[in-house]
Amino acid sequence: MPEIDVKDLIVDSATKFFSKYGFHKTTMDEIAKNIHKAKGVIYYYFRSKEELFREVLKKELDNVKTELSKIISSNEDYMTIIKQYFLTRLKLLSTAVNYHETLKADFFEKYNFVKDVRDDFAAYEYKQLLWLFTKGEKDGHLTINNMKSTVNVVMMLLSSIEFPLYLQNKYSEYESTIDELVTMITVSLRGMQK
Amino acid sequence: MPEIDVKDLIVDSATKFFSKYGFHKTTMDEIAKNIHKAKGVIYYYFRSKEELFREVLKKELDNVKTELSKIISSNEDYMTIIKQYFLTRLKLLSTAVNYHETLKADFFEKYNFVKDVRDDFAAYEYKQLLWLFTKGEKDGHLTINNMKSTVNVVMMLLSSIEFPLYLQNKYSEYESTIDELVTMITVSLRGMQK
DNA sequence: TATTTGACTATTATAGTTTTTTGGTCAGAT
DNA sequence: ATCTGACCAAAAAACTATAATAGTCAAATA
Repeated sequence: MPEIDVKDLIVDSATKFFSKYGFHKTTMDEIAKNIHKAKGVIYYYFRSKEELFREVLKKELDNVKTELSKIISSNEDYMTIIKQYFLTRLKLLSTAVNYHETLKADFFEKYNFVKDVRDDFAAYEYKQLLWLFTKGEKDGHLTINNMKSTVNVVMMLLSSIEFPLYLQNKYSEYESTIDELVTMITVSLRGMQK
Repeated sequence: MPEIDVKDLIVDSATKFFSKYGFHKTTMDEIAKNIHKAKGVIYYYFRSKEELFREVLKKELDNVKTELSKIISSNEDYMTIIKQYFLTRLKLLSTAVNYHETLKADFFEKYNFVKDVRDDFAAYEYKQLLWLFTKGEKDGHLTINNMKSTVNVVMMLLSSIEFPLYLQNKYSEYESTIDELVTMITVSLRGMQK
């Protein structure tokens, strides 16, 4: 019975290398060597390199989910929460480099093995936004006529700006514009009507 | 003294092949052969393959500019014009495949030789939106506190959704969502205030 | 029993070489 | 002024040889 879980050690080591060199340039051997183990032991805990990468990505996104959930359940006033949600969402994902890699991969090979993890994050976000907007309308902060399509639009928007922000590294360049954008979104949520 | 301008013939032929096969897979020889000319003649009218491609791209974008200008100067009511501008902008560019190629290239080599053409289009759009929004505010249709940053946000938005729409071919999938998005933008332009 | 090792293999990626294609030139023809 | 096609240097593609790596597994360890 080991003191520290070897599986965690592996994931940490993998995170280090995947983050620095990416999926393809990282070798299973260096991940193992880094924690003074033989390569074989990784396969005792993970079926494949792809599954290991998926685990790393999952942790990355789970971290974002955790932070976003904190914001949503905080007791700030409603409009602050909703603004903070967007800003934090964009900021935290800007450091999720393995997530960026899967985004970039959409243009070439496609990392199909991470589809479920990404779908899970999208499902999480859909749920949160749906709840947030529904609450906002009930409490009179927002005016939304079609709830589901509004959530879809916002999600399309969020995923669209990921390309310039994360793949073209315009996050810092756009930082002030992001703030404007978020303001714009909240304004339109507040004022939407037939 | 030729009946039809050979330069135009070349551009048309080039458009045909660039649109079908892209910049790299198109050869100067097939462009020339297609109009029963020798390759050399292209170099009488154009300095290089890159310049020829730039011409093709320019025509593609000039066409969009023309259509957008028509909309702006039409005598529909203001909110119709502004909605129509966005929808048409996104729709027309969805068929501009050579433009798509330059977008995609941003992730690899970069087609630096088309920078000026793209900058020109961006400058055109900035000018149009600035004029449109300024007019909209003067006539009481819009409420905008920072004109320039509003134009910048809208432009960031437009260029961001180009990635999923044109590079991941989600235009048809997103068509209804685009409509919602445009509505959302107009709502926020109408209702923006400190 | 649960975990770890490292030699082993089949596959894939990389480096190096040769061959082919292609962008661009130009002297001469129309 | 416009066009041709042979020509060249450079780049791309095809091909081969070599090295690196993902994944396996029988045996060792604890």
